[in-house]
Amino acid sequence: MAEPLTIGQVAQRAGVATSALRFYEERGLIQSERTGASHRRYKRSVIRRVAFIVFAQRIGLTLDEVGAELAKLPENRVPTRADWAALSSSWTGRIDERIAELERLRAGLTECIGCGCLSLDRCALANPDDHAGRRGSGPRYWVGDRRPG
Amino acid sequence: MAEPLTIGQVAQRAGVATSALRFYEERGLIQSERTGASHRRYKRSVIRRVAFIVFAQRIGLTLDEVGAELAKLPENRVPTRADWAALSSSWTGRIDERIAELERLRAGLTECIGCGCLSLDRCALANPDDHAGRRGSGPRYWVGDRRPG
DNA sequence: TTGCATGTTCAAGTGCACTTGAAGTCAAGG
DNA sequence: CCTTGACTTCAAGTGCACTTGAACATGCAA
Repeated sequence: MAEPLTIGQVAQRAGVATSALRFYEERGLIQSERTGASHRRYKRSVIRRVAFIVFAQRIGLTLDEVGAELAKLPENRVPTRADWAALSSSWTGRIDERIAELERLRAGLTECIGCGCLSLDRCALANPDDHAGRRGSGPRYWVGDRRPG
Repeated sequence: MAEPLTIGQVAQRAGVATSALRFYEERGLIQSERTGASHRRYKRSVIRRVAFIVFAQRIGLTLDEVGAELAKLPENRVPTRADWAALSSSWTGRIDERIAELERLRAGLTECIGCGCLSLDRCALANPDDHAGRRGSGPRYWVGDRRPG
């Protein structure tokens, strides 16, 4: 079977820093074996996994959420195309939500900021059930957190 | 003219915490007058400003960027509807970009993760000129930061 | 007068996703 | 033998957007 990859090789191929890979491993998102000199060696399939992590973040998942998704993959074999497709299908909904939110923002932008409708509570743009737009910044969780009721 | 508002009132109407309002003031995003007891008093127009801040963040601007936008408003009068509209018109493009990115992600999700195309550098989904999807988390700036060239 | 809500300042803490720095190991090349 | 480069661990730092806590002042009602 194919040669395992060094951390540097994985970093380059996946487009992330080596420090990020170590961090992902610490968080349990990826795995490695070790050489006699305790250098990490990665299976080729780890690149796919890292790609998944990067994509998921781009969509707005936290690393915890990514971990939960990755946990759904089969343990004892390399995930197939179908396995990955099963995971990513659930994201489509998430992406759709975020797009819908952005479209609401765009539609209501001039009306809501430019007009007298300033109460975010009453404003339809600040809908509380949409968790998708969360930005990863501290205990504020997502802008407009507090419920209208 | 209308009574000025306390920090608590502004917080409730705008849907943000009082600590956030103090923070915004410190950052120069909003202003207040003080009573004899050095309590903050806000003009009503500040609510609109805070609403703008919240919206802008939801779209993906940092507070620095929001500040730059707010600086374009007239200094010596309460901004009109047209003033706000002028600001927000530039966002529409930004929202469009972000939506386009999400649509690319959605379209390429199964193909790119599920297939053998794992190099994010070569993958059209990881386009480097798109700054809109930035998430505010540390010196990573945005996922996929390093250029393909 | 007591007591509570609401306000003040300032420093420090929080959560996320990493990065950076220090100090060390190991293999190959000159 | 010495250097270079890639790797190792571990602790601490970074950037953003706030929040929290401590210690104090003020305003109003019972």
